[in-house]
Amino acid sequence: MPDVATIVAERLQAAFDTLSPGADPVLRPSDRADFQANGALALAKRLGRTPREVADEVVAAVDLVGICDRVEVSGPGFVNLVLSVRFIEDRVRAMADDARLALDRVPVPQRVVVTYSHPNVAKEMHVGHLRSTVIGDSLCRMLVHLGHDVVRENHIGDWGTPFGMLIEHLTDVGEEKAIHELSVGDLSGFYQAARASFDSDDTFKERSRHRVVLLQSGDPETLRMWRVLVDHSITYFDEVYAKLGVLLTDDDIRGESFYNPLLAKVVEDLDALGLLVEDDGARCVFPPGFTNRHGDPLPLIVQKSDGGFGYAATDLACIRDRVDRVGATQLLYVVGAPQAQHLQMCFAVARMAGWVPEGVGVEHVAFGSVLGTDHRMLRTRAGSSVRLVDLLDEAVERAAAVMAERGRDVTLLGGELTRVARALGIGAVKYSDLSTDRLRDYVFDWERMLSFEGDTGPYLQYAHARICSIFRRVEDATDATDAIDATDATDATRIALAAPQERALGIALLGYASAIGASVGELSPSKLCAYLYDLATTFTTFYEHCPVLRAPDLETRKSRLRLAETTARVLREGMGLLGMEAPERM
RNA sequence: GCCCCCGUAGCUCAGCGGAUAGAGCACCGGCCUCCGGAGCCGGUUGCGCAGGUUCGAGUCCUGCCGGGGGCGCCA
Repeated sequence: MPDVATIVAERLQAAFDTLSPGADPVLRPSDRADFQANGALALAKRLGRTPREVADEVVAAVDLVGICDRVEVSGPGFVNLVLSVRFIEDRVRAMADDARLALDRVPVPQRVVVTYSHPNVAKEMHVGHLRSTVIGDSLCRMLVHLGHDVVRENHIGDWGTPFGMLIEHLTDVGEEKAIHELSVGDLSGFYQAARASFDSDDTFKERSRHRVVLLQSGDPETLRMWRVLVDHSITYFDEVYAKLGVLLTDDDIRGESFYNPLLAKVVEDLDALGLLVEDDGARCVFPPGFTNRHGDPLPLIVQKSDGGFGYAATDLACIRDRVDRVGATQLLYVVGAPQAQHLQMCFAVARMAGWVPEGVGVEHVAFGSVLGTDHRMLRTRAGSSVRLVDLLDEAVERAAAVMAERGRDVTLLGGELTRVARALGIGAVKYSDLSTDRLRDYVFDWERMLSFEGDTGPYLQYAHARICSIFRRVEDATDATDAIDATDATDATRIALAAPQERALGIALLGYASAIGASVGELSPSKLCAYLYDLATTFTTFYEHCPVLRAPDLETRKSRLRLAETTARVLREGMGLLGMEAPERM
């Protein structure tokens, strides 16, 4: 079912075509009508006529019978459009009747590979991994919901020179102790200890270097120990993912080691294509358009002078493999903004090599840093990076404290209280991350994100829970005057949008599809956040002015229950697409 | 030095080339015996600077200022 904006746009397009084929109607939401079409102004200039004249002709030509009540020219040549209430009612009704809330699947699904999270083996997950994980996960959920074929990829750092020292450290402390350290999640301790030995002990350093060679050459015992490190780290990652509530599973892991066997061929083929240049002993590709500090061409180093492969080689192998073997038609890299240049160079080289054909999209879904309230990179008091688990645990603790403040700890039973605190805390963290435009750095502020007031996760969850409470009242009604049949909410009545607040809510509901469309189109969950917040506040206004259970007559009550129910469904589904839970009580 | 991102109200953020630049928080004044105050009404303050393109610029272009990041063998 096409959404309202699309329908109106099509009709306007037809009208504009009669004046000048292909002219853009420039349809926009308006604060003085439901929509406004601004296209007449630009078109008038091209036709050498006055904007009002052109706008008048558009109004005369456009067919919006049954869709708009008023179509009129205003100001210098804007066409203001006011939807007919009956039309809104019908569309809302159709939405309410539809299991998918009138959200169409895409006609041509893409196979989208989404690369996100990518923690490093034997290293702590920290706030830096938060945004990638949360944003990537939400994008996956939305893409899946629209019917795309999504392949999640967790490109963990499980290969390379650090593993020499990590494995040697493993042999030093003994496997049993090492496994214990890794399993209690003291990854940073393990890594730092290895690092310390490496920096201070030349013998250890030499052993580490030798160990890297053994690892690269496939020595079975070395590989076995490597596997120990990787497996226990993955177990730890899974714990974090479980706390965070994301879709990633072990099946999604495609570590750097996975691409290792493909690296030689990457270099070989680049060479065969004549793209490889040897520079200072390193084998590089110089994609056009990239320069260094002296204005000289910037190399993408695929093979280092010591013969080892650079990470560019892995990234190229990955792109190639995803396209060739996985059949990706779109690749999304949810990676921090600082890596923009590196990724652009990889993409450019992959295109040069013909590994990314026309029609296959490769995109860097970049994001800014997480800042503390002091506007500096978020760090602990001691100055180290914040462990992700600590941050998540604190979120849940703080949410529980907020619940206690509100006295909910006496209303909800222990188990439910715990579940709600988790949903609230994690939801608050996710929402504060997702609701800011990706590219901006954003300020991490506990007070703000956990507030029930303003543009926060808890606000949305609370809005949803309160709507649910209306329906609990419906079911529990014992008072004869208050009693409403439970089927009232879902039986087939007309939706009536008589009050302005009802009409506004109807319009807001109908904006769901285009909000999802914008969010996916721009790969920005923040668009969906903004929509859901607007829907929640619009519902609040409606709820304030339009009694639901105490509506004046049965038809109105049914209609309003239907509106409430549909709002709750959109909120629930929308939060779900952001990776947030929507408890029915809190 | 070069490249990228960011600069909108006291604070956190929206603004897809179009009408008087919007929210939330905070602050001030009033209101509500309301289905769980996610309350309601009103008020105060803003596009870093300077040019340019355009009928029209917060939005596009150029330069500058300020903040962050990146710039060949770490990933």
